[in-house]
Amino acid sequence: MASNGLFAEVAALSGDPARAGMLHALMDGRALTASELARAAGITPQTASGHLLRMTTVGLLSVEKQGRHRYHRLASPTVARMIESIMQVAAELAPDRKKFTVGPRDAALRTARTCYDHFAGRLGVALADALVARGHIELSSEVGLLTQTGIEFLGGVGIDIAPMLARRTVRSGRVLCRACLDWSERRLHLGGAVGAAICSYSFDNGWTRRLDGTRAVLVTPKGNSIFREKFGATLA
Amino acid sequence: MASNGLFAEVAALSGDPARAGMLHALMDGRALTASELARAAGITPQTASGHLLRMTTVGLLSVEKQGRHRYHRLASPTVARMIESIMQVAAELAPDRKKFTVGPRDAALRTARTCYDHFAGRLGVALADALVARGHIELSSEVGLLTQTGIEFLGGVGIDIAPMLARRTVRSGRVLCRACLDWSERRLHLGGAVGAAICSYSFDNGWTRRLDGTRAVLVTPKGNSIFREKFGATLA
DNA sequence: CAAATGCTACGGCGATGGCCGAAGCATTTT
DNA sequence: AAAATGCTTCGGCCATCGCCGTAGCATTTG
Repeated sequence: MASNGLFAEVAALSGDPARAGMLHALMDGRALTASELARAAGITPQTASGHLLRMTTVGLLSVEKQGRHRYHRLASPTVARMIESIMQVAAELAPDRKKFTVGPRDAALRTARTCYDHFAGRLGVALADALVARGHIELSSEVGLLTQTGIEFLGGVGIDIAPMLARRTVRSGRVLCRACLDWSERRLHLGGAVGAAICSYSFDNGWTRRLDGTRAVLVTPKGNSIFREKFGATLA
Repeated sequence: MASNGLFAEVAALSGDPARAGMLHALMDGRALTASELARAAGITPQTASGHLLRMTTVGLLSVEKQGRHRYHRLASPTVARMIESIMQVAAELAPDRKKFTVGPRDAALRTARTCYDHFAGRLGVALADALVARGHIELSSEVGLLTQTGIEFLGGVGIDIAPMLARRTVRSGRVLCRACLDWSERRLHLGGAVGAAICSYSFDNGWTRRLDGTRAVLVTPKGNSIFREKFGATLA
């Protein structure tokens, strides 16, 4: 197993507090500038630059320069899943820090945010719950199924899952998706290709918007009524 | 997110070359002594002892003392999945090290071994392929489904999946399981509860045996014929 | 009981690496 | 052209940590 060295390198790269903060900040799937990541990690831009260089050369991050900015993002969904699985272990090992002392800024995050490429927070959980309640999705601890009625339902609201059929994640009329357990709600929400499709469609059609530069997500009035009336999701 | 510190600690713990070697050695699901782990990591027992202490106090490993030995194992399936996901990233980032220069020792591992709690190597892939070919299992990139005929088939060979029904990993007559991509074959094999059930049943009924102290698995003649005739799996 | 085995605490060495200040390059703005 | 902004490189400081040799405790074996 020659890849053992790479394993250690990847894990060590994720294991530094500053870099971990950056990866965590990137977990909403957006691309952030070096300065933003430096601020997120609580270090100076010089130090951040070094970290970013290392993570990009190894391949954890990908860069895209745009003017005098350099936008960094997670290199692949595989990396996102790895971070998620480390978070999972950390959550499991955490004694019982149920009390997340959250400020007003965090309140917005708990309401609705993105988790790499899908919705998390109360919005994500509410949508997942509603889809499960109506029999459109069947969720287990690690994985989900989009039922036949679910396929039809999503098609009815305009979300076409045909591309997923093409990518062969479909078997016998069902689409497989992923369940994602997040730190704030401790509840399952909808990830995978289906979750990503719902998320991107919501942004494209004005159901949701980004809040300025944060990873928090705002549900527009239009989206609110659609989520409530069509999906049957109550956002509390 | 107060658990950010724990995240970094967990990742850093996995990121040291010596500790990574130990974790890798424990990925077959067995419990190993401190000396064995020291040898696996290529370090002295004193150094290994320190590493093991750190990993157990944080909670990555669990210990069980037995006589003058101390047996260490991965603390939970969550930890195993985390390691697997890091391996996944490492494999994705590996340039194209297709040529695993393997010795005779590794050849046995490539033939059949355990991957935490299920079969991997050519045996694992062959079983998964056979089950898929006969419509007993439907595998996608991340996840698998045990079909109704699959449930009946496994019941026919003596493997009862009733306990999984109780644990609510079942929906509408199907059992969800996990697809696992391993480093040697680069092919999907069967993990999750179903894979674990097949694996443990095989050991209990003499279809497979451990090779002395290695993680390699030997398929007995009895197991060979059962795998070939009942499962339809060709072990090449 | 003595010897051997498995494992663990202690102490010191050495290297790795994270951090920032200062300086430099590239791009945008005025 | 000059100033401002974003980012990077360089150099040096410092803490952390992996490593092993020595020594010590617990258990098993002779």
